Amino acid sequence: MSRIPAAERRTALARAALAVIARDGVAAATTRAIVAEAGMPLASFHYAFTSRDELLSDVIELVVAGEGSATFASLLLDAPDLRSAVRATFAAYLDLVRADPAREQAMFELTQHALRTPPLAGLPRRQYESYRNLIGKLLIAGASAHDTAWSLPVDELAGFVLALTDGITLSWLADRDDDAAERLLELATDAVMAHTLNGAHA
Amino acid sequence: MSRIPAAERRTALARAALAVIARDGVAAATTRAIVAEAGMPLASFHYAFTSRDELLSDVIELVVAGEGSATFASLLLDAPDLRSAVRATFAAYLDLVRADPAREQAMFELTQHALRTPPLAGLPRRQYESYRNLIGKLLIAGASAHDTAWSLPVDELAGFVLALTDGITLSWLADRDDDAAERLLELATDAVMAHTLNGAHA
DNA sequence: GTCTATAATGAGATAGAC
DNA sequence: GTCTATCTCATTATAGAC
Repeated sequence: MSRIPAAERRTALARAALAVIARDGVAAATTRAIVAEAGMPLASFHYAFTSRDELLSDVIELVVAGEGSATFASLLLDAPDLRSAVRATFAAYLDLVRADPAREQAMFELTQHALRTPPLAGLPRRQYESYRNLIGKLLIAGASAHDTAWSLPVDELAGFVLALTDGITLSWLADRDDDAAERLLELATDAVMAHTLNGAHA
Repeated sequence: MSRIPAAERRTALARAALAVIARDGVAAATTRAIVAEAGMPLASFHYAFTSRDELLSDVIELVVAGEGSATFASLLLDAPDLRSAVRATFAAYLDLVRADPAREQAMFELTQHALRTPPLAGLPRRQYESYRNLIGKLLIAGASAHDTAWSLPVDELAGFVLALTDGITLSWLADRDDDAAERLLELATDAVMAHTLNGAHA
């Protein structure tokens, strides 16, 4: 580990922390667990960061920057119509949750830890803005790919889609009920499609 | 504190724990903080419970049993029509979140802590069932108060309302944007009202 | 600059006096 | 039955040898 610039150590540790958090949760992301994941000695931690919360701040930045945020775009283009595209995108997200529930739960835990920690309390706002931006781009791409437009501002609809996504995710995490999630996904699709310009059948 | 039956100690401690959790979060609910809140000596804790997780299980039971779950019913009856009733109920819930954000966040934290703790991992299912039951009752009361019916099973609609509620709550907790929450609330109302039997204008 | 060794704190749990 | 005093452990953070 000799001679690694401090900046690289910081990102390496932040990435390692995200891996630990995604696997075992925020509470399990102790400095020991993080340096073990990164293959570094314990003291390297405080060489790169002054505190654990400073590191968690970087972890949220990583999430905000879209580390691992997915490639749903193809779904929007392959679908025969906008409704199918919307449904397929919700379904793809749900599949992601089912494939790695701990990771999705970890995103909630990060937000909530930040909200409880005064120096980090401002970060969730940016985290959610980042989510909305991603969703907004998908909404615009989807509509234009199927010659439709949305009947309300995309930012507003993106916020609604984000709320639906969070709600469906929490529901599945608590219940692990695939059928119920499938029905929620259908209702969410209807709710979104109610806001196309050409009515609900575009 | 002399001569208090063990069962009463358990509920007193669980209530105290819920108070601490609602105020400061799950992570802050140490055995010391809990007994301080309850005005008991530390040893009383392990006299009543074998472990901290056993207590947290009781805390979730308390939440499931509807401790503090509110009295929205009047809103449904006072409103001039079903749409207003639905909107007013969402709005009342949002007011509750804004009045005590820490408490609402604590409910999420409890769920997530339980999901991460194998012996407690089954509790969130019951917690969410309890939420859906409450919402289902409100939906039935609302529809019958305004001579309408829902066009899909009430349980399914209740799950959808719960997802919307969770999503709006998380959104507001992250952003603290009252106007955005207001718009979400309006969209959520539309989405629910799309599932009345007599069309969307009942 | 880097890491071993350790300090300082606060946690959950318990032994044993009353 | 109840509670004081203590144990053991894991944590964050740091001092100081290389």
